[in-house]
Amino acid sequence: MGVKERKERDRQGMREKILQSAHHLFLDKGFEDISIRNIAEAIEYSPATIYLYFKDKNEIFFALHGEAFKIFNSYLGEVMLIKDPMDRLIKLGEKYIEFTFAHPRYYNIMFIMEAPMNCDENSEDWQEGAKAHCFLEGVVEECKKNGHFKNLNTKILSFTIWSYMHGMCSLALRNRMRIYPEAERESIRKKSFKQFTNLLKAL
Amino acid sequence: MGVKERKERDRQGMREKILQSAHHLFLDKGFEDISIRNIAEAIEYSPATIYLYFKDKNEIFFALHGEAFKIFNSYLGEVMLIKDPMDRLIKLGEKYIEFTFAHPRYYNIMFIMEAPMNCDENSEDWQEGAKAHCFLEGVVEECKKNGHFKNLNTKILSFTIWSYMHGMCSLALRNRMRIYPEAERESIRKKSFKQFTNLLKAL
DNA sequence: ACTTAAACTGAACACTGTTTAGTAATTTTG
DNA sequence: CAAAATTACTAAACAGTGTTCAGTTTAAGT
Repeated sequence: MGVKERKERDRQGMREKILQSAHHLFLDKGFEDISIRNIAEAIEYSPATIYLYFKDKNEIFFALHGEAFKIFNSYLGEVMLIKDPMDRLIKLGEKYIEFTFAHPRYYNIMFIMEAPMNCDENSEDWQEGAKAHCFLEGVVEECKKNGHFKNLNTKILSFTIWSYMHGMCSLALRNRMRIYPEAERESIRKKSFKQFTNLLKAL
Repeated sequence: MGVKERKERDRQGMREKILQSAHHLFLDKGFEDISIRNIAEAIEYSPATIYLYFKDKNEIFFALHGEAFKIFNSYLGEVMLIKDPMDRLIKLGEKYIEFTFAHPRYYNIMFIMEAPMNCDENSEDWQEGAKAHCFLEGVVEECKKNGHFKNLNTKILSFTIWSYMHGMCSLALRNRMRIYPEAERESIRKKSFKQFTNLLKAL
């Protein structure tokens, strides 16, 4: 291994170290409540060092973005086992919901947060996200092949489905279901999802 | 007018002054980019004074919440003119979209932001929001009376519709439509909305 | 005129992200 | 090997943040 390669590896190693620490802190404190100084302290370096490996705070958390999608995609394994496309689509929805409430912080950086998104459009970190979206379109396409969704465009319908799923989940996460009594909220979401999937089945 | 009443009026006057200034700054700088010091400077008082009238920064922006809903509700006037309930429902959706992109900052505090929401559950400021939600349920109910949405629960369906609308709008606002080429994004949303309303009409 | 109460503020506290000038350690070169 | 050059790192500062509190100014009541 040449000198240049080793240097690059060390550099990546340090980035990894920072990221790991940031990730850890992020999970039990959220984005806004961790500082560069926190991260620096955790890895026992000075705050200034972090700026040698990352442009700014956003770049650090944008990197977590990819991590979040990897975990999300790991939820899809179970979905892929299901043979019937329509059942698979519904399972995908169920897993989406499960992921949302199991990892609200991840959901936050993936789909809600404004901050770390002002990044390179053509970044590699988006590939993991694109993969998830491709998966949805693939399942919808297969449903079509099975006789569902006649005269409905795959891409558009996929976006419609995603919109519904995201809307429901983010309204819940961001506490916008106050109009409904606390005790009813979950049941409303469940019934709504059931209603939505029943509609899809009938298409 | 007694002394107590005048004092109360002065107090409200000062709150109004702070709110107005905050509102103004909020509209052209966003939430995170204004400070208590900014607001104080604008009304030519010391930052400490603001804390005599508001508990904290969140309380100030929570107050804007009500304002945002008032503006939203003003969009509903045009909707109410439409006789046919189904057409009215669709118009409501169109107006929702129009509002979202005309006032992204308002949409933000109303439906997305986390920060100013940690407030009193039973606050009066929620009434304006509840009104908007009632309006939706009312229109859906009327659709039912007109023979639509057979065997679908009004409350659940209303939530389903809202979820879709919010999902689509917030994905757009929070820049989560990157998977689609920039030039196509708006058309995808339009087509999706058309698709969604067509589905509703057929129910 | 004196007291009481209300309104307001300067200055501080404990933070924040970020930059820069300078130090310490390590390599490369003569 | 020693000198020079490069790299890795950091202390300290900058310019801000939300928030608190002791203390002052202003106004009202007696």
